[in-house]
Amino acid sequence: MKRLTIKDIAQEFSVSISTVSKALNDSYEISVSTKEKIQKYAKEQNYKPNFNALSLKNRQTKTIGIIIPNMLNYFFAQVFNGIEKVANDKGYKIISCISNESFKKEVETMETLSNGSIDGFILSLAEETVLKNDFKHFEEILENGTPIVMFDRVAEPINCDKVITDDFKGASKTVKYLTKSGSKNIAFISTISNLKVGKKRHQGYLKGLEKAGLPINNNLIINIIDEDYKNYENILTPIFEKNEIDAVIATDESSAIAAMKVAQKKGFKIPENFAVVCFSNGILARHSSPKMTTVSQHGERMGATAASILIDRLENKSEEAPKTMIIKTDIVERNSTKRA
Amino acid sequence: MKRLTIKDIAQEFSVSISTVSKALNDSYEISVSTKEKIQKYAKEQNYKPNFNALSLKNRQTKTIGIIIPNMLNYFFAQVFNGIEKVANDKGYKIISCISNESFKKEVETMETLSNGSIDGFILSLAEETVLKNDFKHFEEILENGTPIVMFDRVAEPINCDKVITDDFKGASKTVKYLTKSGSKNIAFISTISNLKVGKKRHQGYLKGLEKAGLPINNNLIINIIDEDYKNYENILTPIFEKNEIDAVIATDESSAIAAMKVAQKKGFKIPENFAVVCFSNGILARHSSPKMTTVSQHGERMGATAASILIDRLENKSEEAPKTMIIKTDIVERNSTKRA
DNA sequence: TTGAAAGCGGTACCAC
DNA sequence: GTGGTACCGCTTTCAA
Repeated sequence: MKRLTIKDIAQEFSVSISTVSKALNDSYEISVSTKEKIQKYAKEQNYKPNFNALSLKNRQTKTIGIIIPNMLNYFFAQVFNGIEKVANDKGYKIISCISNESFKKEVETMETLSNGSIDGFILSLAEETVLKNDFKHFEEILENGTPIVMFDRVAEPINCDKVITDDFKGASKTVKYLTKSGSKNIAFISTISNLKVGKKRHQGYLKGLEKAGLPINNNLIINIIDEDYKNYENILTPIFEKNEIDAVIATDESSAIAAMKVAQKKGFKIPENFAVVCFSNGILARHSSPKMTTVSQHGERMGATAASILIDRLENKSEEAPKTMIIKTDIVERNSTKRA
Repeated sequence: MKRLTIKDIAQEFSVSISTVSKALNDSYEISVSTKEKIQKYAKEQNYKPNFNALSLKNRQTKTIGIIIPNMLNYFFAQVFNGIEKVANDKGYKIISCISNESFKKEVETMETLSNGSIDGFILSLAEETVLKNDFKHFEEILENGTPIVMFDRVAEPINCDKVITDDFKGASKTVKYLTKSGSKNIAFISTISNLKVGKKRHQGYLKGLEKAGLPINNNLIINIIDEDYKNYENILTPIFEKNEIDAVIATDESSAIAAMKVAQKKGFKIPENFAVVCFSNGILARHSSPKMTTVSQHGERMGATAASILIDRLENKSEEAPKTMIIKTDIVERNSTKRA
């Protein structure tokens, strides 16, 4: 029942605990015979050094705290996966919390975790935090000497490592991609206009139009605040009635699917005379009909990158300046767009 | 930089560390004035007791180890969410690992975590573990005094708490539901015939037919081994050609969507003359066209239940016999079936 | 009302 | 080659 300790082993062989400790760590100071018998016994009895004792002694826990806004979001699940893989490879454990887009939960989590539970944080801002623009908690943690790596939704003014997607470029190159196959009236649907990420995509869209020499039509820029995707179709229908639209770029999968349905109801054929592309992580896009062309965000890669950066910083205590890694997006062609 | 300790505070006020400790814990032994000044100072300086020291002392970490086969599976993400909520409410942290369906990873994770990192486990078996039928690692952990709660994919012979869905009943009542609205030739598509869960659903399906007085047609029982859902349509097409089918029950969303597509290509109208129901957690089902009727598994509820059971066991060290909780499924009617 | 000291489970320095 | 001991940060018993 009670776990075996170094002390128990010492007793077993009538040696001191320091001998046991050294034997288990294969120290040159200890005779081969002693080492062998002690190691053998430890193995048999399934001895494991106590984690908390080690962490206390070493002042490091080999664990990373992760704060994710919403685990039901496939993108974040992918990032989580990426982090987990790298962390696991490098012998780190993961303590995870879901902020549920709540500022309060995010702050509290960081509070409770920064008591020696973890060596560093990887996180993406809760939506509330973005809106409040209140980043004091990050500063405090950093001052405390605990490194933070932010991904996707990052706090620009905070001086820490960051991993982001090239949303701007992703959007502008999508416009280019669409124009190549003949689209002229490209609408932009955003459900995240309040997030930086959403703004970047919006700007990229505008830039793309400019480059393509297409006019900007504000009626085709559709910001949906309502989070309830059940309403997307109702919101889009009148807009599609009143305007001439032959393509859509959406910031997320749900609104893109809604757009497809509305277009189809209006009699458009996808991709023949109507194209749809969305920023996405794949899950819904791969199952819609037709399957959607997406601007893929490489969630796993982002996670893996974030973990590498954090662990690097943790292990080479070197005081390198914080860096921002940009993970590029790729257009994954499926059946909601014509091949050029 | 270095974190404030009780010792520092003691120095600050020229008192002993025990005085500080007691003051912070609001002990009656300490004078009100001392307590006040110490508590005030601690708050100002943002003092937090060291987690590892506490865990070492108390022999408990207030953290739960979670092992999830695959985080990209929406169901598991939901369960995770449920666990997280309850754990958070009760002041527990979560260390999570993804077994990635690998036996080895599952075993290793349990090894590394059972060194005092966590107080108990919540897990769902990796597919490999199910196939190998090798549960020694669970037994060892339990013998060690670390409680385990298994959910969804559980190891029956292991004597621990479990939370499962009523898959058998879920399947049989789905058959009933379909027959009510006129279906006669109900196919059963399984992509998880190797898992207990899949077998239960299969049996439930058979039972449902029996109860409804429908014959069993082995051609309509379709076990798909290939995990690549891109092939589902190809696999199903010939079967749909050769057999008379007017309804499908699928064990998962992807194969159900494939079935819908194949049926639609064959000219069926869903739900008018073809019905589809799948076991699901909702994400794809809510976005397919038509939206799918599902047998919902209540992932969050399962997670919450598992967490409650574990924490209960952790806190009332009472040696109650392990129990198995069955979370019932519900049929969520959408547009892939006719209302009765 | 306060403080000394042991102990939680290890590691590591120093003596022998 | 082996053992003693201090220490990591905190709680708790016992003594003052």
